[in-house]
Amino acid sequence: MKPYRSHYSKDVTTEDHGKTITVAGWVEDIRNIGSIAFIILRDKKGTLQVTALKKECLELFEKLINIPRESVIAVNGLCKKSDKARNDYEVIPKEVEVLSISETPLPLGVVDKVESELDTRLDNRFIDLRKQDIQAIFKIRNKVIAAVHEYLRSENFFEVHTPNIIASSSEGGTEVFKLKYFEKSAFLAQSPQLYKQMLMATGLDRVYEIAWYFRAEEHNTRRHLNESTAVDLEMAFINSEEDVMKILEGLVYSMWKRADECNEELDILGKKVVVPTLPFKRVIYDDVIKKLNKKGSEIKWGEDLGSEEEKLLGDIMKKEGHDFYFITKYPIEAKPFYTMPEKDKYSRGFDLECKGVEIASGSQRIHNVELLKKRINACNLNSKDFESYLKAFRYGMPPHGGFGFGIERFLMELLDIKNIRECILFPRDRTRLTP
RNA sequence: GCCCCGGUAGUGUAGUGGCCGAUCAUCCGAGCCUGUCGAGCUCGGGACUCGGGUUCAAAUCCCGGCUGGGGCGCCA
Repeated sequence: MKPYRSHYSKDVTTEDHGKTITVAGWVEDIRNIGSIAFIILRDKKGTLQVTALKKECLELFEKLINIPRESVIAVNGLCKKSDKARNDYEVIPKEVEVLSISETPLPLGVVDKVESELDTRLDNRFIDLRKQDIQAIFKIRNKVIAAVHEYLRSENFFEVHTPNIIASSSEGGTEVFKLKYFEKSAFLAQSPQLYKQMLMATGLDRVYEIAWYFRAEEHNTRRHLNESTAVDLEMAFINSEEDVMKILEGLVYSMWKRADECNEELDILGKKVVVPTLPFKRVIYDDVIKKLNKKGSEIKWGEDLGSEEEKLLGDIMKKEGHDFYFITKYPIEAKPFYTMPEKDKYSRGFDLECKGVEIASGSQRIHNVELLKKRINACNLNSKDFESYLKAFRYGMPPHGGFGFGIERFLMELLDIKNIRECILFPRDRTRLTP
């Protein structure tokens, strides 16, 4: 039988009725009624029905009803109009080729009437991903990432790929994975931060990367991964962090908007997307502390927000009509060394929050090498570890800034998903290293 | 790193000391059935995380291992 597929399930039109077609996919279910059997075949776009009659061809009938579920088959047959079948047609088989027989029982049911636990599902992720609702998450992810490329390219950003194996130690703030690099030791990059900044010294001006973050923190929560992805961006010749925030909110808006256009996937998930309105509210850190103290929080000036404070602030802002808001003008001590200070104790760092969860974090950066060294030392880091990075600041570095925007965190908020592991194909967490 | 909780057929569960040679559903297998689409019906199959201990008696209580989940910190 060649080729294995002339049509996907959902691509058959009324024009194909009465014609011979070839379909291929996974056997989702077999309903054998006795002299007639219905085989539900699943492909990338949906499901279709193959209807086999015992009296038409006993051999073909027996072959079909004895195929284990989730086997892969190709069926050549008549595309017959039917108002009793899904998609208004059914395939009356002439020829059936079994391409792969599934073992039984399945480690995880695709359409069983019992739910499985996340751990079982992740152990058998390739089967889990056969479910249309699980696929819908990644179909939306795919479309939203396409929107990222379109938006940023339209804003004259240049896509780059920076190393994940790096020599210099941490930027600070998190644990990093250590690994052997021949006779040297190396680390997995916690983010492309230092590299995208170095690229600001090249004249490329605006760069972005769909980046991997590797974090060696031993956290065990629903919203942390040890390997995650982000939209990481850096732009030169900015006047202030406000220029960066404008790009970020434009990006977030176009991602939400694109997600809202994924009607089929959203229907499958039973979710609605609320596209935010621009511009997002800006709240300065000082006001955030005042708001929180007013509501009874004990947080003191200078402290970073804990998850409890973030949630409380989310509620306060919700009441004021804001799902999305920037927290700006953070105290310099709450931000990493490369953040541009402002006045004596503030910084040009900001976070973007969505309903009480931090989804992006950015700032104007320091572009003066002496100030940068001072800040590295003030953060108890050794400027010797950053020599190749600092070198890029010595021969002409324009003012610049950028942000990192976590893709899985974004999907959690977008689709109201409770566990971040649902948002990445093969999650790496504290204990999971396979598959 | 700190703290809390769990582990019963392939999957998901009921079972808090004897009524458990373990419940129900799903699943798998055999059979019946010409319009199923959560198909239906009959029959059958399959499990107490591991190692110690307490007890006349342990799935159930205690200790340890393994393993999973969640919270905090940190962050995306």
